[in-house]
Order: sequence, then C-alpha cells, then structure tokens
Amino acid sequence: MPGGARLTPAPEGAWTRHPFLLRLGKLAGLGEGELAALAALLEKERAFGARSVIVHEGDKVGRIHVLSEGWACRYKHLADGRRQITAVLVPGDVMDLDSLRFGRAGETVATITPCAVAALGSAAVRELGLSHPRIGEAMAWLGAVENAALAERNVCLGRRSAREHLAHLLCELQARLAAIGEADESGFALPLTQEQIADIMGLSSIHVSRTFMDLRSEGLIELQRRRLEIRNLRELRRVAGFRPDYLHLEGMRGGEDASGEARAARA
Amino acid sequence: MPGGARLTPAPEGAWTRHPFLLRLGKLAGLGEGELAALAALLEKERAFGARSVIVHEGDKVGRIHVLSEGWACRYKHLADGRRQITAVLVPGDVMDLDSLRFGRAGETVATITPCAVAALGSAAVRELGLSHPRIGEAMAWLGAVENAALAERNVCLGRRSAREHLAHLLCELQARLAAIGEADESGFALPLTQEQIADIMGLSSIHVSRTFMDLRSEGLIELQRRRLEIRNLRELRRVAGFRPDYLHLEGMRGGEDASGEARAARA
DNA sequence: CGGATAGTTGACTACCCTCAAGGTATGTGG
DNA sequence: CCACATACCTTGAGGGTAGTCAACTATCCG
Repeated sequence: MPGGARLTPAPEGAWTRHPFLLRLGKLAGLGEGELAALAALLEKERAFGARSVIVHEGDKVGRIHVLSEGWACRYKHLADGRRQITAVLVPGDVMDLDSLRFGRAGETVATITPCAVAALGSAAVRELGLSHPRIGEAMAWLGAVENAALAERNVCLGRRSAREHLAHLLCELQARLAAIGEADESGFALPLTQEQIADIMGLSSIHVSRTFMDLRSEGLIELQRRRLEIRNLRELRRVAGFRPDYLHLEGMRGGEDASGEARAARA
Repeated sequence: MPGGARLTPAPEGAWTRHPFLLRLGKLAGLGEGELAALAALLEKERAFGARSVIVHEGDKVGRIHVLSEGWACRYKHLADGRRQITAVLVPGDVMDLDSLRFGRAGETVATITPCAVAALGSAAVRELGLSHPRIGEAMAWLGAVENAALAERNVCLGRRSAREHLAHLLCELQARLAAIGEADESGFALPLTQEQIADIMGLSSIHVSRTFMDLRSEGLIELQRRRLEIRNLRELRRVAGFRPDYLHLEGMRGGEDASGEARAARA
C-alpha cells in the first residue's frame, strides 16, 4: 500500500478509476461504455481489517468480490489445521471468480492487510456478459489467467526447490505489482509474514526464514521494514526459472504477434 | 479402457455420443440443438499412440482438443528436465481449454495410453458461445471446474503427505472415472506408471512405490495387472481427506439445494 | 516499558531423494 | 518353447532437504 492506506470508500464519481476496471480496460481492451456498464454493477465498497475473513469456504455467495486496495489471499484448510494458500490477491484482482459459476465458495477468502473490497452480483455479471459479449470474454479470460497461474504454482510446489520456489514467488509478485504500479525493478512493499509465505509455498515458516537468509546471503535480495529490495532481478529470475508469460500481463491481444518464438526457443 | 480399445474414428452418425457431448449434456443440461451445434464443430477424430505429444508448450494453436478415448495428461517442463503433470485427462475432458482464450498452449498435452482425440476450432467455439449463451456458460463452467481441481491439487502438493496425497489422487480418479462409467467402488483400470504418478505428485517414482506398498500393507488397496482394486473406499477417502465436492460432478445445477450444509459442518 | 507478533538460530528428527541392485512381467525372435 | 530384451516395480543403504521443538532476538505499539 504505497503512500499509506486510504480505506474509506472512493467518491461516487470515481468508479471508473477502480483498479479492477482499470485492469480490464487495459488488458481486455474494454471501451468506455462497457466499463461504465460494469461500474454500474459495483456495489458499495467495504473496508476490512487485516486478517479478516470475507468469504468462508463452502458459503453460498451470490456475488463476486474485487479487491480495491490492500493484499488478500484465498486458501483451503485441512481437518487438522494445515492450510494452503492458493492465491495471493492484489488490487484489481477478482477474489472469488469461482462463485460466479458455482454460487458457492470453494475456498476461504481473507485479507492480509487492511483492504477495501467491492462486490458485484454474480447473476448481474453473467447477464452483462451475455448482453456485452466483450465483457463475457473478458471474464472468461480472467478465469483462464487464473488457471495458468494455478498450473504454474503446481510446478513450483511439485518440482521446484524451496530456494527456486521462493525466488519464483518473489518474481511473480514483482511482475504483478509492477503491472499496477506498485513495484519497480528494485523491489516493492511486501506485507506477507513468513508464516503466510510458508502457507503459500507448502513449507514451514522456519524453513522460509532459512531460505530468505540463503537468497540474502547471495546478495539477490534484501529485506528491511516490510520492503523487499531486489538487488539483481535478472539473476533472481534465472534462479527461479521465471518466465512471466503465464501471467498474461500483456492482455487479451498480447503475445499473438510473437509467432514462432516458442519453436525457435526449442530448436 | 474397458471392453478393449476402439481407436478408429467413430461412425459419422455417432457424434452426439461423443463422451465430451455426453458430459456437457448431462452436466450443463444442454439440449439436443445445442449439442448438435457443438457436434457440428467437431473435426475428424485422430488416433494417437501411447506417449505421443499432441500439443507442445508454447505452440500457437487455433483449436482445442477433446479426449474421446484413452488417458492423457498436461504437463510443464523445467529447464533441467524435471516435469510436473498438472492434469490427468480421461474421456470427455477438454485437453487444452487455455488455447480457447490464448491461442497458445501454456502446457504440453500428451497421451498416456493410445488415444482418440477430436478437435474444435477455437474461434468457432467462441462464436458458438456468443450465439448460444448456454454453450458459452457451459464452457466457462468447465474452466471454473478446472480451476477448482488445480486449487485442490495445490493443497495436495503443498500440505498433504505422500500417503495422503496418493490416496487423494486415487480417490479423485475413482470419482471422475465413475462419472463416465469406467470405475465403480471396487476399483478401475489404472494405466499410469509409477513414474507418471510421481510427476503428478511431485515425488520420485521410488517413493511412489513405497507409498503404494504402505497403502497396500494396510489393506486399503491392491494392484494387479494395471488394475487398482479398492478394498475400502470409505477408509481411503478418510485417509486422503477427500471430499468430492470440488470436482463438481453433479453439474451446473448441482449442490445449490444443499444450502446451509457448510455452516452446519463448521458448527 | 511491557506485551505481542515476527523473525532467527540451533539441535535433533523424519520424510523423501539418489544411487544401485535385484525382481517381475510382458513381448520378441530364434 | 525358450533366451533375451525391455520396461516397470521393489528393496536397501546412505544422504540431504525440510520439519519440529525450543530458546532467543528484534520490532512494533500502546
């Protein structure tokens, strides 16, 4: 939250500057009319304190939530209390896209920092998708991007070492935050505790601490007062095996001009 | 593949009996007309041998593939050859839904057993989704189901022990195969090698072998000639912490009548 | 200044990996 | 039918990554 949190609801006329609309406008190329139609569905913003649950796994929910401000996450619990965070959410992210189709939350959605959250009625969004095909496509596209991110995290959890995995997570956050102006190549504000990072990476918080020490002792990163300083982004990405393609930060039209590049890379 | 493989293209009039259409008809409640419209897009079926690559990660692809017969998977490779299988595909599954939105494969799609595969043009499917809203919703719903499955696998990879994870994988396969009539409560034909299972679970094949021994020595399962015998499905599910909800096998209208059940379970 | 939360460090343990050898099943050609 | 090849699975030994427990430190805040 650069510049300090502003957690009061945004003024009435500023809906079109909501980070979710900004993102869809940029990535899906939605026009003024489409954005206005979506903006009309945005219910009043609500403020949540840090670590508060917005939706419980299994709850019936008739709306989807979009994150306006702050950091949040989605997670699942096992019976004995172990938990796995499946997504880290930053401003502009849809928090529970699955509710759009299922009407029931498959995962718990909770804040990490204090957050501002707006909601949209599921039925209304679905109807809007029918009357405005480009909005429907945009929502489907968001779902596909989430899919790609989950698949990549599968790879991290299954086949990357703790060191590679942590580096990858930091690279991913840097790339996503840079896309919304909350990071540059030198780093970003990182409000996650090591225990939360452990629940993302499937490790113990103690091992996360050790792995951070590892990356720090090599001069790749530095941590000070909740800010991550990236000393060498290129090398961090190499260690992680990070290729930002899967995040699809270029939007719906992105990447299509780069034909043949993948074949060339294999040859 | 119960009853032995039939890997020649299906006769022309039998398109509506394609497992993909059967599934969509049942789960999304599509009518005859909608199914016929989709069937019209099905390009001729192709046969692939075991372990052949259908789509390479990074390839530009203008169509999506649906699995008619056999087992297949999706996976990603790391630079040094490690790989992570992100999805096991059985008849009726869409193999590369991401290509529908991105026009480029994010993962490699490959067969496990000999397979029959049909294809649909991505643009044609997208257009059909616009002219037939219920088809568009059904495709989006498939994407959401994939999402839920990936999230659950994240939990398995991050927070379940090898034993729990293997039990969970077997339970998931049993449930999905039962839905297409290829498994019952006593087991199913399991064509995966332990090395492939290792690439699903993020383990070494040797540890998969040991974990199988573990489950067998407790009398939960038995393995003989590529068939998994489940001796005690209830107990296997308990060990796994398996709840089939996330697979959404009941279809688009399923589960909505069971309101309050989640709250009750928490209380 | 006390209290709470978060992070670090050390010692010990356990899960899972690697290497290596042996065993089993299936298929092929003589 | 047998010898052989191949692929897959099993078992053992030893090692490394990551988990647990515990104590200590740092930081933030009222």
